[in-house]
Amino acid sequence: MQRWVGHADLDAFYASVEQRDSPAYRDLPVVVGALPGHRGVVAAASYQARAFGIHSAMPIAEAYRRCPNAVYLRPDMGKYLRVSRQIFQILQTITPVLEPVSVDEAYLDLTGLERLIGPPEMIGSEIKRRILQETGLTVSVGIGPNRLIAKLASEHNKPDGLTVVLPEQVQQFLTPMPLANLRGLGRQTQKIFTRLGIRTVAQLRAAPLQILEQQLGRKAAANFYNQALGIASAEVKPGRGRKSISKETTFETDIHGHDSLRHALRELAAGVAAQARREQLAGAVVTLKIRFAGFETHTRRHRLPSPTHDERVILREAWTLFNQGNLPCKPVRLIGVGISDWQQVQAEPVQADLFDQPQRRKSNERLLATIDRAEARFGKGILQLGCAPKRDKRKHA
DNA sequence: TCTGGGGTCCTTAATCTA
DNA sequence: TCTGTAGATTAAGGACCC
Repeated sequence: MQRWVGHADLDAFYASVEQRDSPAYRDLPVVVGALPGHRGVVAAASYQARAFGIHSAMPIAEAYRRCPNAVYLRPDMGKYLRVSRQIFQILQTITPVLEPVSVDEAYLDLTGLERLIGPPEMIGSEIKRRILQETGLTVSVGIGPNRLIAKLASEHNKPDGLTVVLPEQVQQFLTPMPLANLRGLGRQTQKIFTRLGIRTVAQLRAAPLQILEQQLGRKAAANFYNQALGIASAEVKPGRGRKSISKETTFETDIHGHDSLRHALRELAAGVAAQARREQLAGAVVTLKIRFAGFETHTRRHRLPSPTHDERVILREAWTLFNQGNLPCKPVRLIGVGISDWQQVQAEPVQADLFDQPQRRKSNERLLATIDRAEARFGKGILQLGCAPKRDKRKHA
């Protein structure tokens, strides 16, 4: 049976929702993101704003220079999430095999739907009709034999597009494409390809794989080479859970004082913890992210003895990482904190004083790991701290 | 010149463990 | 019992995506 993968991508999602909800904005350039005069970038630009050359990730000051008369709005994530859920519910009625990629994008396994709905064009039209009718928003849909082709097809004709690429059309569809259309090919990789004199998909196909491997590494080379040939997975994975939760904030002006940093970190840790508790997740790794004046960015992480969603633990670890992370002494532009590495088993609470001495943290952790291993092998209560002979450390357990 | 926030995945180097 | 080492794990940073 021919496999069909669909990719549905809402057009200028945040901006379109705002235009839908405020008829006065409908024909105006709308920019959702930071407000002019503040630090930040464009999160979404309506097609009227794109006519001025404004696009997402552009610094807001640049967007303002290009179009001072645009409507500038802060994002309302709560609203976009509600609309997003509604759209995914509609898509669920078309196929249960649905993989959300972000709030405004999803892959759909359309294999076998031809008998129920009709040829791929008809399935795509049905998706577009339902979403427009029930939410008032337009979506671009791409359909092809795998994920890569579906994604490129949805980008092919935007906004409000529908593109179907049959298996026998894949090569013809890819050949004229600029290299930058390939997935995961950003500025840095583009530089490498330019150096090699490769500018189009057709040139990439003809390039010796060995040279690509030398320049990009084996994995990346194989990835781009396969993409150029249209080879990609057709698997749509519905149950992809998140792997981390993080919150970060950029200060309006770079800050110096430890008090303000700790205050910001406390709020961020509380946000991360609340989110984790809502999702019933506990992470064993705490990551601190810090960006200094000049955009110099560092991360520091630490594995906890047991997973947590407690803001006090997250804050304490993040603060320890900040103070002991051997970081430069410069004004801070951004600070962020996150947790990751979910673990099912919740360890028993450990006596607080054992961990409250940062200088002893490492040896304490080793000790606890040893205890865990010993208890796993011989049962709980096998150990009594302080009773082991001193001769050989490894025999303590 | 200006570059958010929330993510994922990959590479590399250091460290740990069998 | 000691030691060298291969493989696994961890940490940090980079690149990329929406």
